[in-house]
Amino acid sequence: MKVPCPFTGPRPYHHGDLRRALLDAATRILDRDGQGGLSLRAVAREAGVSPAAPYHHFKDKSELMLAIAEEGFGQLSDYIRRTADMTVMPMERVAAIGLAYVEFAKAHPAVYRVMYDCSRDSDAMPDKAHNAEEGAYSLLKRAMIDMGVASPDQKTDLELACIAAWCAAHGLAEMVGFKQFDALKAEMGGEKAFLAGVLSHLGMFGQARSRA
Amino acid sequence: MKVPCPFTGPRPYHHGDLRRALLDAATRILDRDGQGGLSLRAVAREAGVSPAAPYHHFKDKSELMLAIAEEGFGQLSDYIRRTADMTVMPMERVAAIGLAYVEFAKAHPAVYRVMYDCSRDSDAMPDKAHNAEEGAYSLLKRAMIDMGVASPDQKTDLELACIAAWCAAHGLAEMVGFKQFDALKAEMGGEKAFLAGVLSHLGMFGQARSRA
DNA sequence: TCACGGATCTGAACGGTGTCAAGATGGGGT
DNA sequence: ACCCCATCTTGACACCGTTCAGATCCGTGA
Repeated sequence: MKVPCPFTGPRPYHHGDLRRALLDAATRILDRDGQGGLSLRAVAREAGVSPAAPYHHFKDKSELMLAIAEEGFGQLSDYIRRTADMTVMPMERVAAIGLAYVEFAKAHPAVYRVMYDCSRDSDAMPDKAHNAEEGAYSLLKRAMIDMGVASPDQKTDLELACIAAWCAAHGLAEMVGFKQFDALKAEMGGEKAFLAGVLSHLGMFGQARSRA
Repeated sequence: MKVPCPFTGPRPYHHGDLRRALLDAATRILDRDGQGGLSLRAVAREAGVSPAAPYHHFKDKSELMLAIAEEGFGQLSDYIRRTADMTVMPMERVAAIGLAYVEFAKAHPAVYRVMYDCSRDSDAMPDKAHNAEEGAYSLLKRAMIDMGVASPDQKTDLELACIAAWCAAHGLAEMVGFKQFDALKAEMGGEKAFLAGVLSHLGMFGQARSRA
């Protein structure tokens, strides 16, 4: 006798909660085999279910990826929030947010890639995912206001500054793993120092030098 | 009787120059159908040959993509060089390079994506592609030195500044097409103004405001 | 001049993928 | 208790990357 799922959402039928199991299997595959290994059939295999089973929970492969992205943005948002809460000085907080963003992407590279690929054509992005994305973004925005980079009345300029920061963080997150930088990292005595160095050249993140 | 290919490279046999034709077909497909439509079979179809024909010119699909990336970096390098030559003031030149980078990515989004995907694991990058990439990068580096962002003796700091600029440009290039920004773009009266605005918040590109 | 060797292309095949239609299954509301 | 329908399976189709045996055609050396 199975425990009836305590949520009122889609009830657990034969499997228990296949949707959940599929998402877990997918992230497991992403972390283990990278983005190349993520096939719908592989996810079904990993969850111990037939190749057609996922179609009762996701319209598409792309919808599965959307759900993964949604969860990813949620985790990113949480991680950034926790990091931001630990620092009180506004400038340090902005720098910490940038660092946390890059750290998250480095910790879950394949998931981050899926997140970005989905953001790309955000027409298909469901509200929940968009809100999670917006959550992380608004944390940055508040920190930027506190930092005094732009007054809240100059809405346009503030927005531009936040977008610039987001772009810089995204670019760094995707490129920090490049092997071309290995020599420089070694010379600087580690990736942390390298990261702080690059961030220090990116305007709004200038304070990242501290606490290497 | 066919005109014998005037180059001394791989001689034109049955087809003329299938390698060239395949690369052209591939870029045509990328520009038309995006990255999703790029299959080896589709490339062969577009070039009017059998699905197995490409294997006599590329070991792999990944090797085809590597060749595309190589050409892409070459074009990017050329475009940046032409742009850089048109401006004499160092600060304006750096800003112009950043703008040119983003414009190139926006003009050939799918090709740019392939370029990036290949750079990702640069172990497989052949020297030619790596040199082309290096070419564009060294143009930026020279402009940064002229701009006085870091003296050439402080090699490490100069390198960090260039990497920061490269990351920022990459991030902006990949995100500039996001639909989330459409409203802001409209409000600012066009994408050019939007781009200049974002760049102006990214330290080294600060001069991009001019010549909107 | 002409056969030969090897580079080039074709056709068919294998395993893998996304996706769909039809049938089996089993739990929850009546 | 029954039936309905959400859920899952089986099997199929088209497409993909890749390989291999064979056909084709070019430059070359006898």
